[in-house]
Amino acid sequence: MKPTYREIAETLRAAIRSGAHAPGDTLPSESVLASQFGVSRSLVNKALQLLTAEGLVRPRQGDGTRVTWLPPLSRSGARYQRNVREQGGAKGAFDAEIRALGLEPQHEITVTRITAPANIADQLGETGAEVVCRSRRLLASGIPVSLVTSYIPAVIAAGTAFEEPAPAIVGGVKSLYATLGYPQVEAHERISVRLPTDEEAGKLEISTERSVFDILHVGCTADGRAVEVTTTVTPTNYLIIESTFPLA
Amino acid sequence: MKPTYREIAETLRAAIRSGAHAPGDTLPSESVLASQFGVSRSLVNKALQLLTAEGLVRPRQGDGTRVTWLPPLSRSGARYQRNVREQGGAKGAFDAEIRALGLEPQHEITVTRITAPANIADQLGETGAEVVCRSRRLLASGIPVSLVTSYIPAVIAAGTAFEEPAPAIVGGVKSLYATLGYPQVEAHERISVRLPTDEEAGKLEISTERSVFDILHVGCTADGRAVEVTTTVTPTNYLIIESTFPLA
DNA sequence: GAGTGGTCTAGACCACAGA
DNA sequence: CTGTGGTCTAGACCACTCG
Repeated sequence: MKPTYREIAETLRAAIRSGAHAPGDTLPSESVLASQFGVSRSLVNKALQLLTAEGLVRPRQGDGTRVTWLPPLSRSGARYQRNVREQGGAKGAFDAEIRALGLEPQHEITVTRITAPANIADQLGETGAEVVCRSRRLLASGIPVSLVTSYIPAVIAAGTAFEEPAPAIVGGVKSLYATLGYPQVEAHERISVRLPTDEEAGKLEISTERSVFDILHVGCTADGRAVEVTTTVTPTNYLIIESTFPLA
Repeated sequence: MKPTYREIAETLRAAIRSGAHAPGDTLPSESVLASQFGVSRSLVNKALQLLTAEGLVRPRQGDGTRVTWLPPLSRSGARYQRNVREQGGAKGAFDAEIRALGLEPQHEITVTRITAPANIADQLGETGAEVVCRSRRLLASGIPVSLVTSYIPAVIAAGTAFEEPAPAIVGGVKSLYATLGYPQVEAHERISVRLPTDEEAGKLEISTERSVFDILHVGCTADGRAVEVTTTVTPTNYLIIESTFPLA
């Protein structure tokens, strides 16, 4: 026999998936649910923590517990490359994806100039180097879905469109690199899953128990020099990664 | 101020990472920890649940709570392809990876013949088709790290080495396909993260709260026919996925 | 049998949001 | 102010593993 809090979680999960509790709805309060299920409030709280970690629901102190549900996006390696050329970086692909789901894409961008943090400097092969840091927060109808941060060596980015806080770069990131004399020919990616930092959890408005993808993308020129490092942090349930590749 | 249970989790996490509690050690019991930290046992239990979900620790009823920690493996797209040719499927790459960490690789394999489940049949493009199902459980020094299941259409696999319950296929999976007249030239992969089913959690000996990678690999011949579907289920903290690809 | 973790309760106090 | 979720306690009973 399954523990009660798991049964309760399943009942609520089913109610949400079936649409009985639609996205945006506020669930009955924990006290009410407790009496409905005939259990203590602690148990209901434990059940709701499961749903929170799954991203089905978002409780807020003082306010109630709201249903927050988003179908997963997809990130195709092949499509990614194509869109990068056609539009302004990941923005184009993201917009299309979100719109296809009937949601409204939004962007926030901040551009700063900093010395590269250790892990980024490692990838760029230049410790202590100055970089332009383009930090974007992508939202779908007000729900934060992704934190994308690009690091570009200042010697490349200084005085270019990379330093403009525009949501997209006209003509595309890759072509701007080419124009500046640094055409990218190869990319390296490292995908891991971890728990978010408190800062990331705050910006993504998720529970610290909800795991996130941490995708590191490094773009290199023909001589093997890394000229672009981009990290993407996304709650795991918002993303499915797809790719197609030839077998040698 | 952080909640107490989070502080406790951090203290224990640090103690584990520093080696004060080495892998294999049994932690002090919850009652002992409770009195050490001056809190109720419920709180210690909650703190340990965090570490359990992270995979740092594995509690067992009746027995104590043991430290189970494994550094992440890596799964490189490029290396994967090379090893597939040189050795017997993922086995070779897995063995090398595990041995490099000073651990002992182990394998369990069961081969059955079934009608393809719906999602697999979708990929193979043949509903109701009979398939040979090679189901492997990979362990590192007794710790289950991966469930790998391959589905091969029975019309291809019947009477071949695919039906042998050997841990590896001599000469490699890909070359056997080529020998049988189905050379694979392209692969499609879909990576998602989800919570394990109860069955998977059991086989992997993990908490049902610990998220897993679900990797779907489809191998196709030149005419676009899918001839191999392999699913890999691995706790997220055991795996880092790396790949290198050219930019068009 | 003794000790472990798993579950659950009843109640408490707090921080917070909204009317 | 009221009601919400967040945290925490003290204690209970159970299922389990081990000697």
